[in-house]
Amino acid sequence: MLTDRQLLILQILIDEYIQNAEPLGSRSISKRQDITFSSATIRNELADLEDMGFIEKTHSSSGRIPSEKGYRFYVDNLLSPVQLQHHDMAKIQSLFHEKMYELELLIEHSANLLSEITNYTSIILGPEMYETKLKHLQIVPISKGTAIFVLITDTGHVEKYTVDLPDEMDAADIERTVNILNDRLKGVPFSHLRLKLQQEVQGLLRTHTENYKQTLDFLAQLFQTEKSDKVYYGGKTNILNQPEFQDVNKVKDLYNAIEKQDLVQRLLHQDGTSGIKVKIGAENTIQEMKNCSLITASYSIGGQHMGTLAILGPTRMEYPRVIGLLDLLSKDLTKVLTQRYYSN
Amino acid sequence: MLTDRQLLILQILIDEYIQNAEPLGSRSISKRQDITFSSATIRNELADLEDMGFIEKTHSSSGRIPSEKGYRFYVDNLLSPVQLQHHDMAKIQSLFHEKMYELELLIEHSANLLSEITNYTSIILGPEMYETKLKHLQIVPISKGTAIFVLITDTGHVEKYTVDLPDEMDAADIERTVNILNDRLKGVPFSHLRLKLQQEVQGLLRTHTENYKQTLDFLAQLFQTEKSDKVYYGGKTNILNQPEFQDVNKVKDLYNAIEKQDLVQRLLHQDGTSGIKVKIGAENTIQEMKNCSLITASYSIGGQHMGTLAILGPTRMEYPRVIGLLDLLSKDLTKVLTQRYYSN
DNA sequence: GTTAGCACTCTGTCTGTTTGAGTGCTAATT
DNA sequence: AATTAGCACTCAAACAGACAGAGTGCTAAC
Repeated sequence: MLTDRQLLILQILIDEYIQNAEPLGSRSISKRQDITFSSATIRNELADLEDMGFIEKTHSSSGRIPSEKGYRFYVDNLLSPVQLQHHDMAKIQSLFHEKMYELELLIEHSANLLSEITNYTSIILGPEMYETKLKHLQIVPISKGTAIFVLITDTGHVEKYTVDLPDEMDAADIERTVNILNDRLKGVPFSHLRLKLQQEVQGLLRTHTENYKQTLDFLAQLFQTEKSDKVYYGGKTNILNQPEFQDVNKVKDLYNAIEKQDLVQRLLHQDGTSGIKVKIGAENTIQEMKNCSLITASYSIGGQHMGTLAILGPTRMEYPRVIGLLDLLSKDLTKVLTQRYYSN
Repeated sequence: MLTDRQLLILQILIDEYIQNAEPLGSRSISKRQDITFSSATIRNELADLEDMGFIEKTHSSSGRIPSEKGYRFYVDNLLSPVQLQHHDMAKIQSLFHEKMYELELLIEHSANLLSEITNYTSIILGPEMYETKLKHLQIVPISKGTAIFVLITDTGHVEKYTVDLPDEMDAADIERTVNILNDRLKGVPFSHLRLKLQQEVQGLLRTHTENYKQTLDFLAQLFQTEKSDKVYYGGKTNILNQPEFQDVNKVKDLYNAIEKQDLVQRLLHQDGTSGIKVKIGAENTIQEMKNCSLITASYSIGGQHMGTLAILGPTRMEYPRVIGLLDLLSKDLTKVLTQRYYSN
């Protein structure tokens, strides 16, 4: 479809525009060393590329900038994988070499690292509890009618719910219940908890507790709430460095959008579980992101999808670098997590 | 020091400037219905007020705006307490009437409410764990060499630490240790945990556990970390609505400053434990806040300081309204929390 | 097919002008 | 003695015109 020369010109134009955020004219292109033909020729080519919809003008006599279609083509066909800088590699290494106990902390640091290296905003979703296994469970009454229900997973995650405690349940009942639950549910993945509860625990409770009915109601309450995955952000203020976000109102709209966690959760969820996905401009379903691109990669533990890494930046984003980075980090993260939480 | 007329003029000037964010001239002031004298007279008074440092010009022939000294005087002497709007009162009421289990959630909602009512940014510090009492404690090994240490307080707060687990400690040791700790430390305020540990628990451990020395080392580890109070934010993007923050760079500096949690913690901590404090412009120790005012109020449980509510806005802030609101909310919060966590 | 040349377009900047809101000062008025 | 009217003056903001510069598209020559 496109001639080699058109490909070259398109590549140069997008590369340069990503660097400088300024429309590029035929003359500037012709001045480059890797260009042997004149600006007039380039003008003709640019006109053709514009006809095909890959580039556009900001006004009738301006230079050209890439269109969304242009970026799409660039990402799909022109991407030259770029080697990460040494010091960035080093940062990633040191992230994993620190003795980082908490999974949450590791994720949080990853978010910060991503934004630091890219100078864009990072968003990380997860880790999902769905396939993690219950390690221990506790019910602690803290006042009349109220108790804290604590679940601890094999990934070291602690999940907490405040729940109603029926008047009829006394300390002995609670203890018995907790013991039965721990006995029967330890090692069970979160996704199977409810099933297991029905199959095995109900019967035991009937025979061992005083107030069978209340206890059962109580338990139903415990396991009904579905906590949504946590969202971690890094470098939110990096958005303000971009020339396309010098207008405070645009910033405000975008901030308000990305702070709606449920929206972001859905957005990062929908891209499935493998590979790197790039959403350019209007490809994003969220209105306020129409001037942004979102690049996502997923990480997992032992083949089980755990969450999503994402970078949010202007459509004029350094795609090669970001894609390379996300690819590397998601794989490293998967490796480290699998090693840590899957082997034993 | 100031004549009644000067007081009146200063009050009008600041009130109007807070409303409109525009320099006020003698003619606009003279046009008001509560003003009986001419613009020339006002000009003279304005000149005097300027000489005294309460107001200033933006350029040689502009109207006047309040200086920081002017705001200070206004806050200290001219503040007419303002009645909150009915619908705002209603919002506060409904905040407390919801069946809000989690203390953290209540605080989070309070932050959102504050920013919603004021249209400024809210910051809430706390609640402090210092005087809350231990309700239950658990050690859960999750992999070789690592365990989760969970503390539950009487306010329903769950605190989690990931800790090294000595090889020598086996399940029986852990269970004995946990039982001893729960037995001896239940009901003890966090501030006394370490002392109590030394006084009572050490001896018991020596007689009841296999690997006394390792266990002790382990425990020392558990109780050494001091978690700092959590910081809750509400309405961060409200800053972008203010005309004084239309410049993206100013916004960036401010955002970067308020996202440094340790800084903010110190800032909100230092204002002591009672009453409402107003910091205007350069009175804030943080450079980036020199165009902002910070109003703080503290909340407590049963007389024990728990945390701080704060509103951050431009120096041109609606002081009367914000002060009234903070006063009300901090008292209500104190009342509700005391009732919920102190009575039993 | 490529390129030189040229007329044309649009933005951004600079300059000068005007308008309006404000001031300070002085002299007249109450 | 305090107040006010009047006036010269100042500055910012808005506007208009001129101009330079970077770009385009098109035509004709190479």
